[in-house]
Amino acid sequence: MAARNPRLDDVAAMAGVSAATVSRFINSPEVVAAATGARIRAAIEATGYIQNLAAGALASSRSRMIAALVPDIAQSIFNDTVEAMIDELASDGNSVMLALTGPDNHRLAREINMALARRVDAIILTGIVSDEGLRQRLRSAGVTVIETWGLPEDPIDVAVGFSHRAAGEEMARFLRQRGYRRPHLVVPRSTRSERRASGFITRWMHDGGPEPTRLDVNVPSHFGQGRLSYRALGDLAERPDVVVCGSDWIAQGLIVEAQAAGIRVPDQLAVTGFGNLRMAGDMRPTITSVDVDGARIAREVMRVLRSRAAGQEVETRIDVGFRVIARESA
Amino acid sequence: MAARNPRLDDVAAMAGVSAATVSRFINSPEVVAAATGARIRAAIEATGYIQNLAAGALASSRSRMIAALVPDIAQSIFNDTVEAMIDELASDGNSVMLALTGPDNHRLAREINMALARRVDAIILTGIVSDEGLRQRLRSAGVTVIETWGLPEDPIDVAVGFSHRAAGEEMARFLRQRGYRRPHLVVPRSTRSERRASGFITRWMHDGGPEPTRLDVNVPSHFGQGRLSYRALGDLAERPDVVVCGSDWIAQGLIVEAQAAGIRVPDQLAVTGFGNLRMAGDMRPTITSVDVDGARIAREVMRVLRSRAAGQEVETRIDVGFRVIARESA
DNA sequence: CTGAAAGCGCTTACAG
DNA sequence: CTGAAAGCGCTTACAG
Repeated sequence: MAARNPRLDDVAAMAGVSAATVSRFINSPEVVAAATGARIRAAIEATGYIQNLAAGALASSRSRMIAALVPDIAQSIFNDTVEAMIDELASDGNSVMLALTGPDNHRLAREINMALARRVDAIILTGIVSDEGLRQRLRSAGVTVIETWGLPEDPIDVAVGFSHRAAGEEMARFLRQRGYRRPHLVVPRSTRSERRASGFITRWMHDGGPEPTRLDVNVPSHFGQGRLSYRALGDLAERPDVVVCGSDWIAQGLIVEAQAAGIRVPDQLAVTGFGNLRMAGDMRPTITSVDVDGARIAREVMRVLRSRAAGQEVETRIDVGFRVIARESA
Repeated sequence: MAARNPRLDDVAAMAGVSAATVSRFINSPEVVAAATGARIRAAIEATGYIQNLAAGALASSRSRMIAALVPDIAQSIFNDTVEAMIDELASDGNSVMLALTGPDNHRLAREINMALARRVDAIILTGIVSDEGLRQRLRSAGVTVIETWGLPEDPIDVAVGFSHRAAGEEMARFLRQRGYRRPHLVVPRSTRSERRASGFITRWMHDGGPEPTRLDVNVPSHFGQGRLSYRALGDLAERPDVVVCGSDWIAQGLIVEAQAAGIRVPDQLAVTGFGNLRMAGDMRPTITSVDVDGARIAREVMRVLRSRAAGQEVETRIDVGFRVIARESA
């Protein structure tokens, strides 16, 4: 508060060099002579200089900031991916601006504008951008835009994810193979869950199964919804033999409620989740789920970012796949 | 990509005013004449102008960026608070830089330096800064620093939280009153959990109880640890009648494992958690926990930020308290 | 390997 | 209510 913060000039004066050289030393130490570097280092130490990245960003038009836009973090299935991304980005010297777009993405436009105004180097999306105007705005903004988790036909820029439809289909195949007959779907109201449900239903009926019953639930999905979803089973004309849940949280809550009602899982009722959260492997019974390699998504995102920074071409659709993890619950 | 982005100048030229006036219109529309404002608005529209907040930050030395430093987000007890904070901050036009400091806070120094280099308007901490050098660095940096969740005697700047020791004491009082005799503590290896444990033990023994047994577990704590913690009970000389868990996740895992072993909760073994996550009220049995009003913390943080921005004095220690929530599990 | 100088795109007293 | 001008603190061709 007292005196103003030291600037590059102050360091330069003390080290007996120009500001340009101090700047070079900070950003690419290898280009300045060792002896000069040592003097500069000492001057930085002595003055307590802290570089001003805001000024640097303006001068270089590279902010070293990445915006990550997610629907929520409270109980989000994306958290592992976001955490891995923030970790990787930080180790590259980038900062992450985290913005929450809300369950129905109603703040998406606002947060995209904010990210653009901050001149971030890249925008990473986990929600789906369905608004064509927004997609266009992002395309023409000249920033790297990475859509994750989903894998649209025509990405805004780059997409890293997997086909939700295929994941739904695969689960249908898996359950049919295990001999289940009457699946019931608990579907969070999000575009991606809807795609998985749709893939499941198409495949299931194509293979000769009866049309699955379904219950739609609000997002973000959580444990309590699983309990409610179990109770709602009582309203069905026929009891399902397996409940396909749109998230592991829902599956866990449903299992707990079933057990409290004296129902054995999976003997009397099988359950599957989605996301393969750590908890899924720890639950009693362990939960059959669909694994998405969040860390891999984070790594691929980093690869894209680095390639772009190096001016290289990048693929525009990167499929990281998914895997059904068979466990005890189904 | 094609032509350069439009600048304030371009808008000004088109609207037939100076750049200063456009700047004023954007930042405080009420000071420019209505007719002028309308022309400017049209010009912004026509040029597709997006203000450059990085340049604005440099010129005004106000970044409108807040750094939030948390240990992790994957399964963090802070998530609700962080989410509430990000929501409130965004609606004030601020952006949030989220940094992860790691379980043992080993990246804290790096992330503090990064935040300082970005010239954020405030740094919000959820981890405890024990390093005296870092505390000093933060004090002299001239930014608003808000420590949350804890309530240190001598805050770096401002603290919004509650006494963890008092929370531990309160839980001891609560359980004694309920007639429990042999508590066992499951303690995450974090400064704050340790304080709660210490408060519990002191109070419990002061009231004439036997020294509680304890198990220390790594952070971040999660469901699986609860299961392991249950199994570790077998190693104790005497079986506890209540397990006091350092987080709701641990409590949930412990309950599930106990039930799978045929133990009834709370009849044969009582369990308490901490944090009062939404799930705690939904679990079977519902989990007795300690509620911390994360949304309130977020609001108080905002209040401090706004007061500071307005140049007003602020309290340096804001106690938001906590409440033991008695439910079925203990 | 290093320096002088222009420029990044805004904001803000100051003056009118 | 509006404008001219200085300045925020860096980076980066350009030149040597």
